[in-house]
Amino acid sequence: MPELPEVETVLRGIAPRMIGRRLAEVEARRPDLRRPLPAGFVQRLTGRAVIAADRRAKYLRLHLEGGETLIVHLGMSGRLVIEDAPPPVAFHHGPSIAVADAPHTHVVFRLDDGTRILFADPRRFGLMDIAATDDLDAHDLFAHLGPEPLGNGFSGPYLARAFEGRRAPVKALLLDQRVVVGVGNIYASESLFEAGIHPARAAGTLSAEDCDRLAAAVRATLDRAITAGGSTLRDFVGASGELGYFQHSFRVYDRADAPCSREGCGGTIERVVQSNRATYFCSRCQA
DNA sequence: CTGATTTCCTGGCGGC
DNA sequence: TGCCGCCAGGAAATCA
Repeated sequence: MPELPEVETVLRGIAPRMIGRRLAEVEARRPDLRRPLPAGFVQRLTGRAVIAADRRAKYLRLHLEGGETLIVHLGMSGRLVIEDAPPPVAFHHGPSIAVADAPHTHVVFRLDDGTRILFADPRRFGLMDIAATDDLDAHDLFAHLGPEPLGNGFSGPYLARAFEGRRAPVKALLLDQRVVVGVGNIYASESLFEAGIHPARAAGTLSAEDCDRLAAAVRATLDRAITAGGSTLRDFVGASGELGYFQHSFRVYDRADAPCSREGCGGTIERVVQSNRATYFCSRCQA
């Protein structure tokens, strides 16, 4: 479920806590997530300082001293839990109370200030990898990705080119990370609703104007979600923060049979399945 | 090449 | 109450 806005929010949550800090201890509680952890995972990370952090598509990247980058993907159920350092002994009264780690915690980083960052992922669709920082674009995970939807490479004309001659439903192509990254099942439905485009339209039949509206809608939808994520961050980070899921209100996603939210529409949100994925839309608003 | 389908994994929930 | 089956979904693999 983490799509670009959620991953961006997680990045903004962990970056100030991790940049400039050293990974004092790294614990891998199992050898694999969706795929095996890279060879020497613990040894290659332990003792390294985090010098920068960014996001590409739905991947978090922690750039480490020594020229390597830790790549983290949350899959659909992955979370990062920030756990503050325990208080100094002088302020500690009574017996310590052991608090269990979040369920399904697979990897734990302890920073040199005592903060712990827990990676928990029940469904284990997440992944971690380590790659040379100076050649990340060539890495398998990044080499075939399309443009960032919030960057300069994404626009109506770009979409028009990408859609040209394609007969697949436009919704399917929005989910294709080679076309544009970061859009998942939720924001694909939301963006198409905002643009007034039917999800089943063959992508190649979209006009230039359709593509302009869709590009703008994708951008606006993701921007709004990032803004919402930012306010969520302010609410709960600072204490113990659990990053990965957020409560958003969606206009069509998971609202089957609910009235369309567009003023004066009076239609009903429909749910259909496209290539085994639920799609939500309003047939009055989207043609 | 394109597009559709399957696979991975586990918690949660509907239905009986 | 209990259990079975299905659904959720990112991305890659596989199939037609």
